[in-house]
Amino acid sequence: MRASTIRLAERSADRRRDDAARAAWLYFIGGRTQDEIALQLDLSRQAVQRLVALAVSEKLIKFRLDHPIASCAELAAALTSRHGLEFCDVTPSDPEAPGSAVGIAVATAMRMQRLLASKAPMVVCVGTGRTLRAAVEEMDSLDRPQHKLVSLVGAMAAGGHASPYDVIMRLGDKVGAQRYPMPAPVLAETIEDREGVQSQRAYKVLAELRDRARASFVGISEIGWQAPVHRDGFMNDAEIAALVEAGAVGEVTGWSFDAAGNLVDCEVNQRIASLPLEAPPRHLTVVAGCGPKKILPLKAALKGGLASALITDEATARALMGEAD
Amino acid sequence: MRASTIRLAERSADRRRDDAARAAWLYFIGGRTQDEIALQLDLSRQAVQRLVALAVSEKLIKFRLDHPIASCAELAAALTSRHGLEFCDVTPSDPEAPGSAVGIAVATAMRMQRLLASKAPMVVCVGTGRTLRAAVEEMDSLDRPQHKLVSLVGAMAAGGHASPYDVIMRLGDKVGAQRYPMPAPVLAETIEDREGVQSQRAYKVLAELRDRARASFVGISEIGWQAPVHRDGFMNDAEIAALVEAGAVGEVTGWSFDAAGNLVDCEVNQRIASLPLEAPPRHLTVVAGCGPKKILPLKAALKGGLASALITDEATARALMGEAD
DNA sequence: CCTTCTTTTGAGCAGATAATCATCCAAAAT
DNA sequence: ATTTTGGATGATTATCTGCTCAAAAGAAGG
Repeated sequence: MRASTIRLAERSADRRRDDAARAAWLYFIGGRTQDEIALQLDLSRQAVQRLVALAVSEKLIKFRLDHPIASCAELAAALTSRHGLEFCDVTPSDPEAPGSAVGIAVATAMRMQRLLASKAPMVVCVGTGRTLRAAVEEMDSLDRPQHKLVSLVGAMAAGGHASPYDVIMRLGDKVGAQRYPMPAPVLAETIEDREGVQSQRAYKVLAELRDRARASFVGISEIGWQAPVHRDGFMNDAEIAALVEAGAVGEVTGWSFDAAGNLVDCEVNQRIASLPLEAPPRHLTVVAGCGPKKILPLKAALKGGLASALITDEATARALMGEAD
Repeated sequence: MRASTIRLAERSADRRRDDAARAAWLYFIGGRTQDEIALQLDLSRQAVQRLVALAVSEKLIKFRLDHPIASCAELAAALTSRHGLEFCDVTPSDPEAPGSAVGIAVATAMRMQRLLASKAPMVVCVGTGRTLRAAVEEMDSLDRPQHKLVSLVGAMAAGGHASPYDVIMRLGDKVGAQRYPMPAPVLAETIEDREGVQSQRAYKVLAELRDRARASFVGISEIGWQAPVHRDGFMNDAEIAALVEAGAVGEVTGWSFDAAGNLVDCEVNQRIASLPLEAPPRHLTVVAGCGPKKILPLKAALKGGLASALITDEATARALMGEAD
């Protein structure tokens, strides 16, 4: 009985999503009003409104902007040439929500999409974080079992629980690709622990795959209290304090660097179990991030040549170019 | 003064589109209300509403559905296996507008997009018609000067005026690809005229390019009064009459075929200047069409093996599968 | 410089959409 | 069988959006 009940619940959820997709299609693509759709689907008007809202919140329906906004394009070109990037995408900012990642999530999704849609087998590395997680949500589904997705960083906190922002599994689901998660915490308890993790067979496989990767997508964060690595429990107060003390301003895949973009010389950094940070990177390395808190980290990462491509928003881009406003 | 006025007008139009894109971004992707956007952009609320409407009508902002609606997926699978297709896309129907091509235009655009986004140089052939024209509008801009787009059919009516549904030039603009339009009318005045056209150097280039094409995208139409070929002036009353007399039910790139999908034996068909129709096609040939009037033509084309892929809507797909409703 | 025609603008309003709330239903737990 | 709980539903209300129209601004021509 148990199994059949579950299946029933699943089917009803599927059916609901189906209706939601249909309603959203008629609403956004067909351009009909919710009243008309209600009539056609034989539902109440507010049921349709709920379905449309569901479709939007579940990302069944997606919005894409295809127009280079002049000021964004200018900033992108300036950043590209100043830092020798392969590309730079700048999306408009939402002044009301300066840290909001929806914009760059869409842009990052488009870049991932374009890369992963290719049928030639490839290896792509990914980091973790809210931004990448949001980007994956924005992607269309694909079916590319020939691709390999490699995690650059462990998703486990010291306690052993997985981060809810686990990117690789979700991305694997989306594109139907093979997944190589890292069987390790972000930060090992001791240097010996880290060495132990890194001598494992599974870890070496990741390192080898990374050597022939086509691209990496990573997030970026500040280092400090309230920083994601701290809030999510990957690092404790003492570790943050040690890093700040050593001059850390930002972090990519767990590796902390100073304002010049050089890895900080600190015991904590020697316990990071992530794959080594390459500067300059040997393959396309896309850093995505925006918001006031990420300006310093981004500046440092660009200075240190940690990124070969950048996705950010207008306000952050302006700050990176050192403009007053 | 003249030039500067024009430049000024252009710049103001550009600026307007820029604002429209920004407003639409904040509205759809940022999820803000028009009031809030008005405040941020320092415009009146209705100015924002106009910008958003402009962005939608100019397709600066695009809607995509990423969810396989069960009944559509079923129909697609059934059609694929019954007719040995490479793929079949079925979009939901809008019962209020049975002939509306917006749905299949979006689906066709996605297929074109996916194909043309590839960087490996390729040749892609295209037909003409409202459906393809709408599909091109739905595409994102690309920059692929390495691709070659080849017209399968002339865009000129007998009178010499170009059809407003000229697909190849628009598609060329969208993807930044090389264009090979056909320097000929759809229908030559006489068989000798047709032979003359076909002996031209330019025509032979098209034929050679087609031999190594990766794919073709074509529309489909019925044959009769009010049929597009008639309404657009490509064929006159007498020609339509002769084709109907000979059993023609539909037309692809100008070539008329009967209910079994075989080219009709008729003098008119011998004056068609389009590249020859291949059955079965030697490369991926995507036929896009929907609506009550296209059911018979589609049935015939599928029966005759003229298509290797199909893009249609739910109602039409149902009819093609011979279901009552 | 004025006139005329066209385009753009914002006010007002009708209609459409979103949020709230009380109610109901069905599945799970007792 | 009864209770509990979570979610779905439709009525109601509040808010937002799209349309119309009159006025203003701007371009074109005299």
